[in-house]
Amino acid sequence: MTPRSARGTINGKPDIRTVASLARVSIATVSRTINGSSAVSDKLSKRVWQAIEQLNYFPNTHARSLVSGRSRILGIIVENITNPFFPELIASFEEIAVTHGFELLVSSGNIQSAAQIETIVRRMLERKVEGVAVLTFGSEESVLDQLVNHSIPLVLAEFEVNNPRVSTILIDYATGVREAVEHLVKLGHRKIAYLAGPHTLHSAETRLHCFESATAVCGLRIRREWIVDADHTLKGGEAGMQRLLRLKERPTAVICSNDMTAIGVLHAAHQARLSVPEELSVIGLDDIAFTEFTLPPLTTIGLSRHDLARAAFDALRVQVEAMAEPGVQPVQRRFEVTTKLVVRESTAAPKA
Amino acid sequence: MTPRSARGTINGKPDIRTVASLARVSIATVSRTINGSSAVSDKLSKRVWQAIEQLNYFPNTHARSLVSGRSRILGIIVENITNPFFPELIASFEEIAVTHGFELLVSSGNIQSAAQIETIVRRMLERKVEGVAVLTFGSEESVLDQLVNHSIPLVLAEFEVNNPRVSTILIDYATGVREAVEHLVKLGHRKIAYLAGPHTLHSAETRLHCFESATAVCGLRIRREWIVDADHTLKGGEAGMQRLLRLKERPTAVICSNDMTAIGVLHAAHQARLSVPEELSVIGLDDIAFTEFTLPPLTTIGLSRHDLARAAFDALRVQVEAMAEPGVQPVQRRFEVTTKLVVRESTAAPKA
DNA sequence: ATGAAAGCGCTAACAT
DNA sequence: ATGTTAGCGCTTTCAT
Repeated sequence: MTPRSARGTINGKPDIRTVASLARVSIATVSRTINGSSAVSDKLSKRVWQAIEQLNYFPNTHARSLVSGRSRILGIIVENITNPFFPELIASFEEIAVTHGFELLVSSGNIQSAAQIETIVRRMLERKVEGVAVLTFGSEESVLDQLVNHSIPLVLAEFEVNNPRVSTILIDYATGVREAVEHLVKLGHRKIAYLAGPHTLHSAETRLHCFESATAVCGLRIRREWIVDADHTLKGGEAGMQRLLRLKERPTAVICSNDMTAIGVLHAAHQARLSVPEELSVIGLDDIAFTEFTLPPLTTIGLSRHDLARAAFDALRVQVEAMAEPGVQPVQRRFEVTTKLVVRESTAAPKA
Repeated sequence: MTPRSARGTINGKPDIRTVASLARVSIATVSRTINGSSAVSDKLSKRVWQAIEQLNYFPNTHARSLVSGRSRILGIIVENITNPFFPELIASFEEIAVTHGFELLVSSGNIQSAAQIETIVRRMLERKVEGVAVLTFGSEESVLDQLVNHSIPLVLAEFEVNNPRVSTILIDYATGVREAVEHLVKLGHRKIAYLAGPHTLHSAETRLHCFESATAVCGLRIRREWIVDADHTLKGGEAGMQRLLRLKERPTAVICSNDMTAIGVLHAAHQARLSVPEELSVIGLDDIAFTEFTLPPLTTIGLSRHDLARAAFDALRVQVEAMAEPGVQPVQRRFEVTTKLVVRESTAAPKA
């Protein structure tokens, strides 16, 4: 009964018809003006924008997604939000995505069971994400299949897949790790331990390999018992260091697979009344904000979350745009992010 | 040209019609079965679920939102994702929301300018969130107006608004802060300093007031210069402590408005070669994971993110459900979350 | 209890 | 360059 044009002005929110009638054009013209999809004369375009402003109108994204098939939502899956590296990564990604008109669907929970992965994939599929950044650094293979089957573009860290829709971000740990080892060697260390991350993480495995080759290049002999498993958590670092402490032949320095581990190490060293860096040098990896405030401030291998977020977004954008154009073929791409040593106060020459 | 029933089976994904025809029912029956909105006979219901399973069908949320006007998306706005308190809060909220079938729209960026607030509100409005948890602990007044004008249910921490759609979570800082002050007094401290948070945060103001009344109750005389401004960051805590260090009459203990501040204090004390807790006792607030791993482990006032997330979700759910029922009036509610002292090793009796 | 049909707000194909 | 119109996939009256 109520005429179309009355809606929005009287009760509810303005819709595209409200704008059209106020601007005295068709709804198609309004749509075209907003999307810039096809030329609209300056005169009408101006009237439309004016009406939009006046009504404080904005399009209904659900209607838009429904008809266009494009949601303008990007998914991001991170490993463990408890590690400050990830919140910062999310914040960066969010900022970049939002400025480019995308919304984010974040999955930040700890992924452990297959059921959880199922839930995450389901969430992404239901909301029709246009692409997903999988920044779990490994252990995500099962996520992939389903997403890939739905031809959703993906970008992965540290893991290459032979699929044109799946891009990869390669992190050059080698540089930072080599700098770290050289730094220690230059200080006079020859007995360097390594606290590894979970073997399920590609990133952790790569970091370990980089350590092994860097020490080999420097001609160091690394005892097997100096390479101990940890799990990228504070407690894991503490436990790992305690194991090192029980060794007869102790290392004089320890490089950790991430900063959380290194902070755990600092804690264990303190409990064992081992002073850092006089009696033990410690190096972390990631350069999270806390490392400036540990006691002593932590020497660490920096990895920029902003660069990583940027690479992830760019990778997805290329793919998402390729999906939109009917002719364009998807192109798998590789992005690189580098690392570099940040020297603070947790490293010094070993005691004679 | 292609018949309806061929879609989904041949090329694209299954839609409600694919399910309907496979189950030999109408699409209305499929919809009713899925939503449990109206009685469907066991026989048909079973056929429908079978078809759904077989096709691996799930409804298109955009279509659903468009017609029902309900998006099943909840917004959450946090203050500063750099403080580990907030990621943990988000993760808790996400877990709860997802298990109840809601999706999350997270705004985690640092809020500073009015333009940023505008962007956040716009994002929420565009995606048609059904409710928003504003966990910025203050400085959010400008967010409110717009959201409230659109009659979107809100839940705020630490701030009451006279609007039936806006619920509040009250945090009982008094208990934890009193315990902290009593703990120090019992150890023999009488000169207690306080590093405050930003005055723009309601939470910070409340925390400060709790400190003032707790010390008053204990009969302590707190010098004005012992109450110094900080900003809830690591650097702010460090700077605040440095100011305290310059005082002629130094405090023997310091309570901080949050853990980040306290970690900054630990750092400043260490640089000044002041040992904690022998020469200075330090207490934080929040009980973030890192506090177990500071040197020394930090005594702090615990505030459960899980309880907070739970309260926020429950508050929103009540409101969201009230919005759905046409008859039900919105009811403003108040939720309470408590705090309590966690004693670790950063507090001890003052030196004689 | 079930089905037919209208229409949510928008985009895109088609017509002019 | 602009308008008309047919759906996008679903929920929800309204019939039966």
